[in-house]
Amino acid sequence: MLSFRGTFTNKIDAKGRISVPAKFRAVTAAQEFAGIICFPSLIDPCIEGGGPDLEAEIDIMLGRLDPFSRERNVLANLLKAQSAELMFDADGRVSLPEMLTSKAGITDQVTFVGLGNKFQLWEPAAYEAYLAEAMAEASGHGGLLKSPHAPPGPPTASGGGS
Amino acid sequence: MLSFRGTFTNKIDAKGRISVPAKFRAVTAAQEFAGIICFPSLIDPCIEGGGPDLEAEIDIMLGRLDPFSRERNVLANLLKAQSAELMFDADGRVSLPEMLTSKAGITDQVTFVGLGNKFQLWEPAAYEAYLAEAMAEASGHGGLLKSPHAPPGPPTASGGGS
DNA sequence: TAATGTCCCATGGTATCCCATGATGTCCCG
DNA sequence: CGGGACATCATGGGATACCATGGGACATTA
Repeated sequence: MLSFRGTFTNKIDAKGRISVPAKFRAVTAAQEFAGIICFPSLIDPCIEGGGPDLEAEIDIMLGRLDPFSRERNVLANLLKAQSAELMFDADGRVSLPEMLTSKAGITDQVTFVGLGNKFQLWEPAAYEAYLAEAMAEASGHGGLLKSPHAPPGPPTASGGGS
Repeated sequence: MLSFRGTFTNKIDAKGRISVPAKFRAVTAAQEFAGIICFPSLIDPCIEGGGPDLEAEIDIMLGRLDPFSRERNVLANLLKAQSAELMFDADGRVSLPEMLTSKAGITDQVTFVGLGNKFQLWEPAAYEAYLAEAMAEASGHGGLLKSPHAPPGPPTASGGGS
């Protein structure tokens, strides 16, 4: 399946418009949608987005939570209330709401980061810093990349988060 | 299955194009794909690449992680955001993004190194140095290659990372 | 009426496509 | 076994299409 891939940095013009990379437009177009869906990242200081397929994944995950639980309300506030459906203009551009750009520190440039089923929108300098951090961290997560062909081995004592 | 084999050094022309060795093109062609998928190596100063089969392995590994977890975002940033799907032109050439060549120190020549299910792209001189080192090291790792016909034994404590 | 947002068109830069050429390797025939 | 014809392949250059970006015109709204 077509997925978001690569990193592209584009400019926001005087009218607040920005070109969505053509490669990304092709992904949502394949999902029969001439736009993108954006919301604040749950964990990173950036915007996340995707197409209808991502939205469907989110709905499934939210649906697993109790309808009146606090957790569900909190997540829905971020993923639904703060989200925006941004349709492409004739030239493949969108206007990012100030509500989203402010959380990511975005002013006049945006770095589109493809992550497969979704993508992220970063302020370029912030992303550069994040990427460097991610590369350093990768050695710690390397254990997560086990061969699909390897026999089940003892779980690595990576401990990890929580 | 057809696999990447051999070593080939080709030139990058003035437009940044480079011919993918015909033997390598045949491998991805057998996977019904007229291109290659490249990303920075996680461990070596080079670019790695392969066909859809390799991509599928990566997707499986990423798919095991929760969609909004930090681990997934970090790894996707390395394996997806920095990757590129490079389609062959009519003559079997691709254009390597500057993002990839810079990490590998590649300027005007590239050494394609077949590694079976994937391949690597090196700056020629860097590869020469790496090869000498690898050959010396390989004799020590020979013991890691267990017979496919041997009964499953306890994993050797060969002490990986850290 | 002024401000805002959308639509449409123009432009420069980049990447892609297409064709030409020379070299190398392979196959066939003598 | 040797030589020549052919096919394959890597490389170079010109033409074309695509894409990101800027600006003007029009509709909408307060």
